[in-house]
This record gives sequence, structure tokens and C-alpha cells, in this order.
Amino acid sequence: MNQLKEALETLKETGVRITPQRHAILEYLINSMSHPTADDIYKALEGKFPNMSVATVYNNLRVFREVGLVKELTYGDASARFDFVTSHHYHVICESCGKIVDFHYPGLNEVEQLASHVTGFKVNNHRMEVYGTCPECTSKEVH
Amino acid sequence: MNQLKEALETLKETGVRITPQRHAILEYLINSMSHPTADDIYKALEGKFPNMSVATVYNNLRVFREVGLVKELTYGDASARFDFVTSHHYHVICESCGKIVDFHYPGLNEVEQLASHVTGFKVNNHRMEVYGTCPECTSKEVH
DNA sequence: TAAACTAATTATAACAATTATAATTTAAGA
DNA sequence: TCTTAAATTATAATTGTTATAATTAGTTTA
Repeated sequence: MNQLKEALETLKETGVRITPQRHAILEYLINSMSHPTADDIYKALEGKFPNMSVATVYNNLRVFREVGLVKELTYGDASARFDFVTSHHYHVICESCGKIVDFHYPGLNEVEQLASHVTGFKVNNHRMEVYGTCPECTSKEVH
Repeated sequence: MNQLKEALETLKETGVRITPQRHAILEYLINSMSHPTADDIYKALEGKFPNMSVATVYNNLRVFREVGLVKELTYGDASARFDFVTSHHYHVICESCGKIVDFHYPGLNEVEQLASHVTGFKVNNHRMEVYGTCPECTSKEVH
């Protein structure tokens, strides 16, 4: 349940130092359900850490990715978004406002197997995103 | 069958001028099965068009995307790749050398329906990529 | 607990991909 | 062929991200 505590343990186990900045970035990632960009995180924490550098945010997101705590999402032309890894899920993305909603669906393992069989690749993982318009943006549309 | 001819018709129908540069970019996209980046295209055509600007490549890829002739693929941190739209297919990507192989699989429409039902989104489309190691890179691996 | 070592942070510069701007050139219809 | 709007070019600007070097701060060991 306590995701932050578990995440900090992971860092300890993998020999990654726990700094106030890392603590804050992790906390923000876990609490925000908004799949923030590096800049979102930077801006959100500049009150707490007025001297923090953007490089710190990027560095630590890379570290978190390397130990498997976060995933980097790149879609379309915009900047990358970061997702604290919990259980396996996919994303539904609003093409109008950019909102990302999680979506659980268990049935894509067979696709990996088929892909491996057809292409001869050793398959590690896959990603899927569904694009559309969220209810809020749909209701705002002009008729 | 003649994809270039059809593509040029599409441009005519949508009122987009056919220039030598556009013709060449489309031709290159159709013939190359390699999902090129904008820079790949730029470099490939600089023999034919020594004065062509990168901006022209980007501009026209945007135009082609707008009329539905190409799709833009962004994955990982690298630069965008462009894919001439033919039939519906997915991509299997080698994490070692970056190669992209097409993979046909018909069964993901139900995912769209479920995603729409669960999230309330009006769903337009989806994308999926499978990641792994291609046979060539697998055989090169050290044991 | 203090000293020493190593890693993390900061500030800044560099970089690469992409887009914007303004001047020039060109495709396509009258 | 002439005209006009659109496309291309050359260049500058922008944005997201990474590299560098100096400083600061965790952690380990004496």
C-alpha cells in the first residue's frame, strides 16, 4: 500500500542515495495522477527547492527508470511524461486536452507471443495507447 | 497497387500542390521500408535536391500527415519516424539496433470498445508497439 | 563523532530535433 | 503566358534534454 515507503526501500536496496530532492520527486510522482512532464515536476517543486536544477529532475527520473520505479512515456510531438510504476496498465489519451487516464486490460500477452513467432524477435514488452476525446472535452465541443 | 499514384491523387483532391520535392519525399517513403526519420529523408534526397531545406521535409511530412498519407511514430527518446499509411499494422522494434518491423494483427478493436466503455472517452484510434531484440542482434549477443 | 570518500546537486553550456520568419521562387488555373 | 497564392529556401529561434565542471552533501570508516 505505502508506495513511497516501498520505493525508498527499492532505492536503498539498489544502492541509490536518498536525497531530499529524490524523496520529493518520488512523492510527487506517486501522488499526482497526472503523468507529469519533467518540467511539471520542476515547477511543482520549485517552492520547496528554489535552487533545484532541471538537470536534477532529469537525472533522477533516469535513475528511477533504471531501477524500474518509473516509466517514460513518449507520445506525439510533446515532451516525455513520467509514470510511477504500479501494476500493469495502459493509457487512454485525450487528443484535445492531453489528459491521460489509466486503463487496465489483461489480454495482450498473446500479442507478444504472436509477434515473437512472426518476426523472430525475442520480445521483452509492449506498449499500447488509446487515443480519443475525454468526456469533458466532448461536452465542450461545438455542434 | 500503385501507391504513389493514389497518394498524388489524394493530394490533388485535397488541394495540395504537387511539387518535385513532395513527389520525391512520397516516393522515398513508399519505397523505403525502413520507417525513416526526417533527417534520413533529407539526406537521401540531397543528391537530387541539393538546395532543399530541412524545413521543407518537416513541412511536407506535416502536410502528408494532415491529409492522412503518413503517420508519425515517436518512441523512446530518439527522433520521430514516419510511416506511409497502407493497411493497419503494428510495429515490432529492436531495442538494440532500432530496426522496425511491421506486424499484422487484427484483434485489438475490442480493446478500443472496452477502453471507451470504462473511461467514457470517445475513442478514435490506438497504437501499440512491441519491444524486443531482433534475430540479428540476438545472435550477436555475448554469452 | 570526525574525517574521508564518493555520489548528487547546481549552474551553465551544449546539443539535437523541430518550428517560425521573411524573402524568393514556383505550380496551376485564367 | 500571366497572375496569384502557395511552396521553398535560408536562417534564426525555440524547446526538450544531456554533458561538464565545480560545489555540496550523504554515507562509511576510523
